[in-house]
Amino acid sequence: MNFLNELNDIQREAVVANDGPVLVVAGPGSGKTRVLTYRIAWLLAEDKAKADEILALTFTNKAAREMKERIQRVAGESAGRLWAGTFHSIFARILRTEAAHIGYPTNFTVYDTDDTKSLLSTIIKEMNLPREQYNVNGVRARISWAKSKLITPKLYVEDEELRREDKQKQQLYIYEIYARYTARCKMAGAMDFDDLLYRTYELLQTKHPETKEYFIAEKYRNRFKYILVDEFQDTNTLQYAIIRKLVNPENHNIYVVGDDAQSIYGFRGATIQNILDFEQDYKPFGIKTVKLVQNYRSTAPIVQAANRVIAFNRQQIQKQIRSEKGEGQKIRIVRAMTDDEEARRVVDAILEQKNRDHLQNKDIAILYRTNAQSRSFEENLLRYDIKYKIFGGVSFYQRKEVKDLIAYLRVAVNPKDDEALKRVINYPKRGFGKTSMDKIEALAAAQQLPFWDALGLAQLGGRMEQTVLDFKSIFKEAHENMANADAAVLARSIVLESGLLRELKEDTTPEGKSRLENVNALLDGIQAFVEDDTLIDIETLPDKTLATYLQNVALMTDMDSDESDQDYVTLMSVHAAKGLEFKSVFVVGMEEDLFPSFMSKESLDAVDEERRLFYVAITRAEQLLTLTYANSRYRFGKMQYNSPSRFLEELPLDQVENAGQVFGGEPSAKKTPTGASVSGNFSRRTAITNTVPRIDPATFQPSPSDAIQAGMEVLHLKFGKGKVLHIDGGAQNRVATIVFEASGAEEKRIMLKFAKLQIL
DNA sequence: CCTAGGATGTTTTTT
DNA sequence: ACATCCTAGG
Repeated sequence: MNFLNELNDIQREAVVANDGPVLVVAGPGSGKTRVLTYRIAWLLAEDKAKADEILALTFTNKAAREMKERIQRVAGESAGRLWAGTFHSIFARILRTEAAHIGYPTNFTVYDTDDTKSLLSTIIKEMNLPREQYNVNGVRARISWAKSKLITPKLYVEDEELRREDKQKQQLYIYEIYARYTARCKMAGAMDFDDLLYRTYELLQTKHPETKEYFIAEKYRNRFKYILVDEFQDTNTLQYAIIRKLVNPENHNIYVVGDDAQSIYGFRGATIQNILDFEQDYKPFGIKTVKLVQNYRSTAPIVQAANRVIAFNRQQIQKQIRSEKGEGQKIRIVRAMTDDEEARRVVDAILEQKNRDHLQNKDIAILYRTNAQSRSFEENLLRYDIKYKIFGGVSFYQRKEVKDLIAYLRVAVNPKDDEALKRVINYPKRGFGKTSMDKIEALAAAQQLPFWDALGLAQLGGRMEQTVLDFKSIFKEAHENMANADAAVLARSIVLESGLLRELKEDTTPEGKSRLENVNALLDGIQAFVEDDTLIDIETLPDKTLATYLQNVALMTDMDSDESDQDYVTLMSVHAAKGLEFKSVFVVGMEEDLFPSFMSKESLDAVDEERRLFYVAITRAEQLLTLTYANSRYRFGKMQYNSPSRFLEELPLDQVENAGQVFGGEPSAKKTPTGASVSGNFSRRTAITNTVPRIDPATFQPSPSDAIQAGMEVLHLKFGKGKVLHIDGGAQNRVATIVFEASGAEEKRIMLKFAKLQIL
């Protein structure tokens, strides 16, 4: 195994650790991902497990994809069958298979945060509770927190302490809201993000009615010979509880990698306590702990600054990161008078770095605490014609028109999905006004029915009867062909029948055109989903139904777009930057009340978390680190004056280039911003690969897929010319392993059921 | 039943 | 500043 030579001694020790529980505490830039991927590659190479017996949990789809790609490179084709993905996506997949055991339909809907909030405010209204007292976000956070602590509605009511806390905050009836919310989700066949975790936990606790065994837990314990968890410091109590249930008690093959200093998801219930608990919980089973402290990413000033800053936190696992790279540029601090000037100075510095240090756009990142800060940078980068890409913020899938279409599709798949139904029932306008809706809502509430059912029963008066029928008929084709027709066909039928397309076409304003483009892009995306024949997972039945599409798309974020080889400056929140690295990093908005956030001021714990966030931010930099702040900035529509962040004062002065002095002199005259609003640069999401020859579809003649045999030379519409190495899988799900010339001898696994291949 | 205009709350971070 | 919610008036 020559790949072991690419590791240092400690990394190698971690990679080849014996069976049993392993904890890898890994500082930033210490090769954490490398250790994790090589561990998997090693398990495969040593034949300790087959790919589909390994479960690797990550926090983002992107991390999962990268991991798969890297393993593929080291270990070969089998990596495609790994169970690698986010907690949410892996569990959604398991839930889909097992839904019936906990009283959910296979095609359950995933409620996003907006759906959750909308349902909660409906409930709050129904209960006649004052809206100001029961603000939706607060209630949502509380319920989410309860779930992450494994507190069911039943336990919540019984817990007097919790009720006392709520009463103090004048929110005594949260327990009732929680109960109703849970019931309503279940009736709608819907799970929110937390449910994807909680219901999995529930599933693993389910006993067989006769044998009284935990048969589902057993099933997955037996399946997964090895479980690996990335970013373990960001797991919450619930996630850890699930992991513990999944770990096979015979071998305890649980391998977790994390860094307590980079725990930045406390607001989501993540707790460093998990790392400490892990050590305790698995001590009896011979836990092996490895600490990786050698930093291969950043120069000495950056590493020293990181060490110094994190030392201000009150508790942590002791470790000093050592720089491998040696001396480098000191850290630069830039002061600006306004937020706009801050942006201009950053852009100036970017131009300079591109010239002086020969950096490319993609070597550079601008990191901020809140997504709202991106705007001024966007405007200034635009002005200098520097390519950039904003991650996060309003994602493609959150745009109104996209959500509208998805809501239609959701109703098609699951008519009980009340939130989706409410969204589309009167868009485009078709006469469902307040009066009708009130009647339907009242009936639904009185008889505990989903909206869809109430819709047919409510007495709405003559004219509305037809309206209801017309509305329902939009989904007729979809409902009749749900099982056999593919997602793209159904989606197109719905777009036409619903009048959505007509509505969008009528709007000829630039924004309207962009909306239409986005809807078309989504349709293209569905088409691509249907046409994609590369094998993702053999374990789940590969199908092209709308239901499958929706479950994928519900967990998709904008972070996941993959255009890594294009040359753009990266703009993203610090949270989003975790795990990434750039030659030059600008951490902007270094001001009190912004970073650290004003929300964190109330508790020292929260400020510590902000500090860890800052630690994450600065350790993204390889060579150049610039920290900027503005004396004043627009926030909430008015000018705000902030003082420099306390974190700046915590830096080691000897590593700061311009310590003490105010950098930059006089603020320059305020230029008017371009004012040009950017209407979404959501390019069509198409092919996954970029460097492949386009085959002319006109001359392309796909052969019948059962004719494909090992050894054949074939042509693929997307990947070009390749050779079939071998074929496996059952008769129904034949999978060909093909090596394509264009993609650098990389092997791809193609599902022949969906494949478009031409025999040469 | 729909629209416009005003009031109101909201922004920390993500799956 | 922006989005959402509510109310009055068409």
